[in-house]
Amino acid sequence: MSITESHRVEQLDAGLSFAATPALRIAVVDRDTGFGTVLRRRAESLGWQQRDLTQVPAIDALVSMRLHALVIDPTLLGPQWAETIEYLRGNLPEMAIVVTTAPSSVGQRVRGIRAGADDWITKPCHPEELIARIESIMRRRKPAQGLTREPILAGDLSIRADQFQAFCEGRSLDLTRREFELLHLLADNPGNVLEREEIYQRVWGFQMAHGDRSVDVFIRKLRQKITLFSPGWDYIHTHFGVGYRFSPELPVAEKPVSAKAASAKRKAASVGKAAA
Amino acid sequence: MSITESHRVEQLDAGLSFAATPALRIAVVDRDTGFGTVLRRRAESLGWQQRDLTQVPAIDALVSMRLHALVIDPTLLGPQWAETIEYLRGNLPEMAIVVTTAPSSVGQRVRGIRAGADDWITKPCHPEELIARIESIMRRRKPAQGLTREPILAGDLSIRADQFQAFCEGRSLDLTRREFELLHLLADNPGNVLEREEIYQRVWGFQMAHGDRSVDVFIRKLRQKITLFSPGWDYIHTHFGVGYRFSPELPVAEKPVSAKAASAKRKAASVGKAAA
DNA sequence: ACTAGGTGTGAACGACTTGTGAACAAGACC
DNA sequence: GGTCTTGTTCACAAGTCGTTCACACCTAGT
Repeated sequence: MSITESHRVEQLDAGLSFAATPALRIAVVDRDTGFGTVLRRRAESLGWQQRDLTQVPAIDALVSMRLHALVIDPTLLGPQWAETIEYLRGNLPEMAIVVTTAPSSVGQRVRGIRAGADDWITKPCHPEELIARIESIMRRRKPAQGLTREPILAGDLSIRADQFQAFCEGRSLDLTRREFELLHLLADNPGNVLEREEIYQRVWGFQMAHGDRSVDVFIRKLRQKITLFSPGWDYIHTHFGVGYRFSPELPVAEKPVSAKAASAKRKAASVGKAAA
Repeated sequence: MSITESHRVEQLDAGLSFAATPALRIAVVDRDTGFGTVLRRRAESLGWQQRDLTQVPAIDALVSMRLHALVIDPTLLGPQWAETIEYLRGNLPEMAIVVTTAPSSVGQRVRGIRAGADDWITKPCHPEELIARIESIMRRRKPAQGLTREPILAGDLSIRADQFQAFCEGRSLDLTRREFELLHLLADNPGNVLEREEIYQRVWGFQMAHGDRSVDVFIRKLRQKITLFSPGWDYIHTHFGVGYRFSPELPVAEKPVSAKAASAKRKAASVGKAAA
């Protein structure tokens, strides 16, 4: 029983730090601007940002909005509404999709939810309930979302999220935003192999299209810039058929041997470098 | 638009393998046994396990049920219903909580959802909608994979899903992706004999063609690489006419009874000779 | 034992993945 | 309107890996 007790305490603690929903960005797609207005009053008092739209934007535009939730009336989507929801869900798996409609049939609701909607609310609907339901969905979010805000030190590099930039011995690597986000993601999971799909998903924000080489190209740019400032280290390692792994290592000219030998060589190399 | 198209197709593919929600365990707490009965018919046809209860069990009992979702009517919880939900949510953060009630006020719904309910459905409610909503909640959970993400220790090996690689005393076995996935699948079901068909299905992702020997070939490659790093252990065992079984065993030099052991010995001897 | 079919093994081909440079498109800024 | 920066797409080269095939060997039932 004491175990259960300690359980509870921990859980509640975790719950509290979670419950304080941070400011969310939502968009309302509806013809009835009145509903958006009412909702906005409540949302903004919570510090949320709300955007009112009269149609669903293109995926790229949606991505750049970095929404947490989309509130949508499917009557605006035409007969292909379910496919549209499926499409949105596929490309923005992190974004909550809340459907609001006039009274609907069970079949419609099931179809919408199966297509990827997180909730289906019948209008008229109290804004407070809508907000509570969005919070409920957000609560389920995988916490893996955020990356460290702390500076990351790896090899000769320091990666600073607060600056959106990486430095080597105080000098900026002059990374672009995407380059930095890619490096930050990799460096935040040192030693782990990240698949291309996941990288794309987390840096670009949507599903990777088949044959897209963007990740490879940015890896090349990253390696180029990093090598320029910090040669003598291998930071990004390719895993054939899988993806990339970040892990600062001294390239062993001879052959991959035991970790002990590698570390010895590392010491030697760094000494040599210091001397030079 | 062609990009968007290929996008979509992939999504549907991914969606399919996703949509097949694995068997869930749910419990229904309600006075109206009729609702539970109707729901059970649908749930069991999906392979779900359902348990009908007339009151909320103690936390320990709930924990041991390992439920994915709890469907509950708050009128059974008395005046402290919201606190009870909060308590459940705190102690079982992974479990979905779905509230079903007769028509209720906005205030009640908001309170219930804020307390931790994942959804609030008004009765009467179609079982299909309830199921769809539970699936929607489950969709937000990450893993979705059938395999463990935790490192697996077996004999001298450690198999790490996060690295897509197996190690023996810290040294990488240098497995390719397929090799690793095969080993991972086997090692995740230690002691179980997996049929070729199933292996192919789960590693390659589609139906095995008649006469396909890929599984055999990869088993050989695996055994080769594993033996290289960890001789002295038998990890993968052949079951004639069936498939393979993973189970780290120390081959007993004594028992010459089994023909299998004999052939293994012969093999080892010939390898040794070749090396010498 | 004998045989039919299942399994182990090695090698070779071909398909796919990745690295790389450069052209192209889209915005930001002056 | 230009120019610069940034991100995307293309084409080609160089590797890597997966599949297939042939053949030897083993198993199980007759």
